[in-house]
Amino acid sequence: MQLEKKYKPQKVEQKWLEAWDDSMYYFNPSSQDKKPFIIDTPPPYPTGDFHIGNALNWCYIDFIARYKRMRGYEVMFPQGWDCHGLPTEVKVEEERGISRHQISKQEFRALCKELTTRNIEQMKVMMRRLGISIDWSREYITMDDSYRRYTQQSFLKMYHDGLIYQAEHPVNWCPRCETAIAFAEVEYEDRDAFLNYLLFRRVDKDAGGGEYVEIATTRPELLPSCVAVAVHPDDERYRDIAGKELEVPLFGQHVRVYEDEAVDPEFGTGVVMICTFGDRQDVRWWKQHNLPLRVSIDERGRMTALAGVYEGLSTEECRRRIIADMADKGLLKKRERIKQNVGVCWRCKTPIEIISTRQWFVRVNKDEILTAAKEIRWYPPHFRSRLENWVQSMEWDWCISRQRIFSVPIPVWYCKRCGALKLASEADLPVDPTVSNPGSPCSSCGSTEFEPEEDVLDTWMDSSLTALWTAGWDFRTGTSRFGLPVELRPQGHDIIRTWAFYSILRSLALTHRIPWRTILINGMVLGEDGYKMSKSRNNTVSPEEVIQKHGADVFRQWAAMGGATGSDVQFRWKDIIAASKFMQKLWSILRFAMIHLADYDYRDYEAGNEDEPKLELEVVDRWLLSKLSRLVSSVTDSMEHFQFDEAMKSIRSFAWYVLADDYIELAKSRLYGHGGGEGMDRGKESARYALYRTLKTLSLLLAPFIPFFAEEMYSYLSPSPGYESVHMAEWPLPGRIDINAEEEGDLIAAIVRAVRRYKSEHGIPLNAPLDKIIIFTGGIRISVQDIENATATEVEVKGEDVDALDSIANEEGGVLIDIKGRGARIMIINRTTRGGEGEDGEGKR
RNA sequence: GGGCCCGUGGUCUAGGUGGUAAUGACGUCGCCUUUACGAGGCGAAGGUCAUGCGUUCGAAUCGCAUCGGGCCCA
Repeated sequence: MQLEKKYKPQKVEQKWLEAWDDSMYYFNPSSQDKKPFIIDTPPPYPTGDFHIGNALNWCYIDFIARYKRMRGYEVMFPQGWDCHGLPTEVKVEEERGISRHQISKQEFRALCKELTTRNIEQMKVMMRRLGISIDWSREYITMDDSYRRYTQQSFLKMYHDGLIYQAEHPVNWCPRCETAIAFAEVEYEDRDAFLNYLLFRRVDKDAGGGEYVEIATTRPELLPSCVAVAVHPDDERYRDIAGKELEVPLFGQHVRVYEDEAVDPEFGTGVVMICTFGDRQDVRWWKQHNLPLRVSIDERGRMTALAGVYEGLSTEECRRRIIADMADKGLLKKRERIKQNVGVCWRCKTPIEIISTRQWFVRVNKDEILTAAKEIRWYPPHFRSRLENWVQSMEWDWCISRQRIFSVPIPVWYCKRCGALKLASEADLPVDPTVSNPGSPCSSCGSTEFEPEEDVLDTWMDSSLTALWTAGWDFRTGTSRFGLPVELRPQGHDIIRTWAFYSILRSLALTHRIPWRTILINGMVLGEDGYKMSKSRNNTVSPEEVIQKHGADVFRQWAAMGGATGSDVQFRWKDIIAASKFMQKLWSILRFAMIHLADYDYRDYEAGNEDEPKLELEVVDRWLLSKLSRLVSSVTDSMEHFQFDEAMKSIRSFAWYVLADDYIELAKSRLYGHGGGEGMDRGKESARYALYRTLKTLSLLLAPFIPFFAEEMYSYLSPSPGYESVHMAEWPLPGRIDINAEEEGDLIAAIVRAVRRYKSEHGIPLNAPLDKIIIFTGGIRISVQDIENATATEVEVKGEDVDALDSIANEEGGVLIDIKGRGARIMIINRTTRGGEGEDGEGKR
């Protein structure tokens, strides 16, 4: 058999994409003898773009899934899609050139669904092309009725358990999106702002000191909302005004001066005004001092009636006008330019407001979550503290209601007559209360007239259920079909505070169990310039681009080798090229092997059955097999610890250095059958056996990483009619370690390398024969045949007498070389092409 | 301001529970058209493991401090 010279990834990958059947990866729930291994696969947001970061993450998952299957686990690798949410709404508005208010909610949702379906199909193409072994029979889509039903069920359950409640409370609010958002949806940005020094008149003028108190603020438009003023208790400057009252300029309300440790005396004048609400600190103070609520900004970011003459203005316009008016009245002392860190909506970057409205909340039990986080194994471990810090910094409960459209409706109505809350009955789920009515009258007053809850749920309410959904958790029976906790949650570190956090919270709330035993965090992909990939930086690379040029296996190899699992990976084309070179190297190895193994009939010589003749293997062959055993052990160990880079590196260095550089050169001549004779036949058979076993094992070890190539390789080595995929095969077990063969083989390899170096240093072609090589082995028994073959030179072993070697060297003009670390020396006799003296490198005497 | 991670040859990176001469890739240089591979082969050069102090018989590895970078959060 003669393979093509060049490896053609597109041809091979296309072939197997067509040949493989999805059912290979189907989870079999009735499998008796196999342990389940269930993966809580991330459901990506269907943007239509399966980007390189996704691809990295899915490669990791696939390495594990394929490896575990080969290890004999019944692996479930489902795929979900997290459909709901704002980005799709915005995209639909953009695409159609409409606003969501212009058409009915039903129509708008239909458009969102349509876009999402298209995007999902687009992303699936890339996932398949990458060779990700997803179980497509277990696909779930959060906008489907079945999943919406599940989400609403979970809502009802938590409501009944008192874990969900409605309350009037300040929430983060995006005035542009006109919805409440969770802390997790707030980002922070540095912006330029003016710090305005305003004068507040003292109400108790007789108390001494000046008439006015100077207060610095970046948000003068909140003056109508000012409910108090605070100073630091140790601040000597303001001793006399503590507990007294000030009059708010322009608006005239009298506010008390509180003393509070949280005031920063260094900022501004050391006096801070407390408004409802400027920031989170205001909320804290408001609660702590039981202050009144003065709402001056409405849900669309406009000033309310409380702002008097400023009513109806935007916050920015109001700010300008108030400053102008303050200046006119001589109450504006000065303005300073400062950098300010403002909270903005993650989606539209509009500065958020904190507005008190009636919303739905999920109770957050911090201690329970912190305890659970400790029960979960984190890879790498330090990411657990990310979650812990986040949990500790949460100040109020999780706001789960959104004033949006494309999401799961909150399954609730209110009685028109008595106002009582009416929950949907479980049998009717999924429901949209804006479309249908509850099946029964109001339980308080018997009325059948209802007002629907218009709010929908935060999308994290859907996606935080993926582990339970995957495990087949039943809310009614409190049991799971496939076992909870599931085995593995793979995800990025960017969503620890959201997806990981909410998943743990809800699993505990709904099942009293942790969602998964292990969480594996993958890094982000950085651009070639070392920065996070982003369109504005113009440093993005798509997986398509890599695959088109080099194939999916190369991309996957890059993913494995990019760096330690969990750390960010810098994308570099050089690494892609390096990976594709390795593919060619493997192909060349296979090509060489197939010249000698095409008709090979495998017999397990090492097992030594009665039926099989026991063949004594040559030293170099035993050396190779022993090294192979070590490789299997180390790769297995690396896989168990998710160290894909380590695994792939050891495979690579074995294939390249041990197998290709050393072994093939040593065994080549035996394989070609040079010399003939009976001994030669045995040598050839021994080499064929070792080569075959090594390649077959290599194809198994490579299968999780480069599934296409591994399949191609495996198919040549098992050309039986009932061919079964390498991905259905068993993971190899390490064979025996043969210390003696290793020692001797290492020495042989080192000798060959020394001879090569000698030739290289003297400008002698590698295949040119030298006159003679004499070896002093230092006691190790050594066979010379393979060395002769690999060096094209006659070899003689002068067993024990080192002095004899010296005298021969003098006599014959030989060059002596120490074989580093092996206590052996060789002498090279080469009269014809000897190089200059004193330039032979450190080994020369 | 707080938390976490990191700083290893020109570039990127492994190692990190302390122990002989620190891993690999890319790049560089020299040689070789050897029947598996010229997008190759063989060989070579190149590192005060950020800086300082400390623990130790011994530190890239542990501790402290400083400088620099990144991420998350306030």
